Amino acid sequence: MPELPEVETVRRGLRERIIGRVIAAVEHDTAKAFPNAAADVAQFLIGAEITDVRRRAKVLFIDVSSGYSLMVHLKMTGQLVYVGLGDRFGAGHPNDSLVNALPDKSTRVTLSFKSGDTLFFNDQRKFGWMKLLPTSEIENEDFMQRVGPEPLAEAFTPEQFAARFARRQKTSIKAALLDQSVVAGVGNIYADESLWGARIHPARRVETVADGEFSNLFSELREVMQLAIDKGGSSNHTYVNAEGKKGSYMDFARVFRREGLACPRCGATIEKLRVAGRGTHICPVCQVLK
DNA sequence: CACTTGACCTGTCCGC
DNA sequence: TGCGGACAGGTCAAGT
Repeated sequence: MPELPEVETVRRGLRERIIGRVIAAVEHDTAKAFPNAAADVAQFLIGAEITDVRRRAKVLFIDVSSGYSLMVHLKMTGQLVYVGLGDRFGAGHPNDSLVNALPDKSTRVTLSFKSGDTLFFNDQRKFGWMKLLPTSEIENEDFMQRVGPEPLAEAFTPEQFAARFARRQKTSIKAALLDQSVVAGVGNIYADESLWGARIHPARRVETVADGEFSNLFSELREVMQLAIDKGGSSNHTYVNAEGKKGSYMDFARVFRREGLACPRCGATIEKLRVAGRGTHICPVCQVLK
């Protein structure tokens, strides 16, 4: 899925365009995409106005005026694409081909607004979901109880960051970094990128990682996440932001999906291996397995 | 409890 | 061009 920077990019784009819109209709394909009862959707969503779009880790919350919120997880291939009335068939619109094609066979939920504009939830692999819940109960969700700190939170210190890994001593540093209860929002791209930055081999056991290395990893993670947000996230063939556009972080990636190319720091050839069940990219010279 | 692996899905790419 | 298998930016439910 989109990781933290991609979800944040979607949040920012949506915020600009859907706050104040009134929901007129909701359609969905299967109960898995949107499990709420039709009666609840009608009562709490239809006729409600969007009041805010928030993010925690990789999850979005779309708050509405009825006191309910839509909780959305895009997982691997989910997209939220907003299409304004004026976007369709617009000559020279940068995303003509996508916006004019929606809905398509990957469209799972369609929110229609009174204004005539539409928000599509597309998801090729169908791992993603959205569900309606009272805004006041968001904090009681299991996910919210378990999820770790936001890596970009100002008050988050390197010492606190290192302490979050205490529970995961015997596993690899990459597996721990991907654990949402340790730190929020890290996925496969930014795990590889930040470990490269800190010169830590992803397969290193957590217990072998020194305090100074945790400190480096913390600052690298924050830097890479901030850069990715600034660049609008990373794009493979399925990720797009709320306007259907792609992000450019991959132009700045140092190791991710760069196997066979030169390490930008030492020139050695980047390798791809498997760690924590995920494709993993390293510089074999900068990142030594101790 | 911590840890690993398979499952959830569809599409694409790569080798035969 | 067809077919099989591996793989894809995530997380759970199961196993040990």
